[in-house]
Amino acid sequence: MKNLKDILEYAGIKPTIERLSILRYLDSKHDHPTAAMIFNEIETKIPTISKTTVYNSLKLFIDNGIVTPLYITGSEVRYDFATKPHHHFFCEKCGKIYDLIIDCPYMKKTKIQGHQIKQRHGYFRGICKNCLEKEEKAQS
Amino acid sequence: MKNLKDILEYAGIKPTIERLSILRYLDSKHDHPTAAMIFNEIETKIPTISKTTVYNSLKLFIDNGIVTPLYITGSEVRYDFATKPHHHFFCEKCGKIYDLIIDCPYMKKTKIQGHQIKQRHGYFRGICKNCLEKEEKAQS
DNA sequence: TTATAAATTTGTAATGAGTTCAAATATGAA
DNA sequence: TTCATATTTGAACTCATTACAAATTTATAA
Ligand SMILES: [Mn+2]
Ligand SMILES: [Mn+2]
Ligand SMILES: [Zn+2]
Ligand SMILES: [Zn+2]
Repeated sequence: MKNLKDILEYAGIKPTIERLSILRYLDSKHDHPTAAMIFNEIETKIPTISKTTVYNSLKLFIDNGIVTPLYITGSEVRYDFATKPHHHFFCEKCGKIYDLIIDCPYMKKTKIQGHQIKQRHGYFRGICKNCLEKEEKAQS
Repeated sequence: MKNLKDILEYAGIKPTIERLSILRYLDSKHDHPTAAMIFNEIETKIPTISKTTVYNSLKLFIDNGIVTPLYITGSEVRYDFATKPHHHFFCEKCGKIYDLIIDCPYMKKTKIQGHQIKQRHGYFRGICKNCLEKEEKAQS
């Protein structure tokens, strides 16, 4: 399962140009874009694309476990082309979301205190390395 | 620092009836209500309360570290009268958010890969114990 | 091919949580 | 009381997301 077309077909999703384009964007950038960011980017290549199609496609991907929605910022959903679960760091200053590869003992659990677990989310919030360095420079 | 009035005063927040009422609700129920749920509840006691006051107060509490906003459901913010950081379990079926007291090694960290951490969030998503039992009964 | 059905995309309108803002009200000091 | 300041209120607004029906594309069968 190398290429994106295969991933969609394997999930029973017809790989239309729109859907492929959205998935390709998620795969290439691997930032954690909003629906608006995705729409704006795709629009430059497929000028007729509809915002609704972006939302429809993302929902389809999510329902099939291909994409994970991140509810971190509180203002809009960020989308992650997830291979395996991982932690995130959200910078309150620049809004960037970083992947954190840390091995947390609770990321494998499938049951906790009788509750059946389907998804695990761990994230931190603060000021990212980049923004910290900028602050330092500004003070010197 | 036992009672709610003291908590507010200690934070430099004037303990008005509205603010105290909101905090009292968060403290008594300890579910993780939405702003709408809080508004509806307070309204029965203070019929003149405004939705804006609820949002204003919650923002004030958040800015002073008295309350933590939870971005978990994706549709609305849930509010937690946080004493110490802890994990959560969100039930996709009934919408309930449970506290999970598990000791995760990453909940104490203040810096990761150069990023300065201000908040730590860990939560799981799935079907809660209660809803699982209901399902079982329905099948027998 | 042609006809027809099903799937997909599109655009517009609606939804709803949260915010803005200025007027009204309450509080507190002089 | 008078005046300034803090708080509350309600209406209007924003904006991400959803609903929905029409238009278009794609698949299937005759
Ligand atoms: Mn990620
Ligand atoms: Mn909690
Ligand atoms: Zn940053
Ligand atoms: Zn449940």
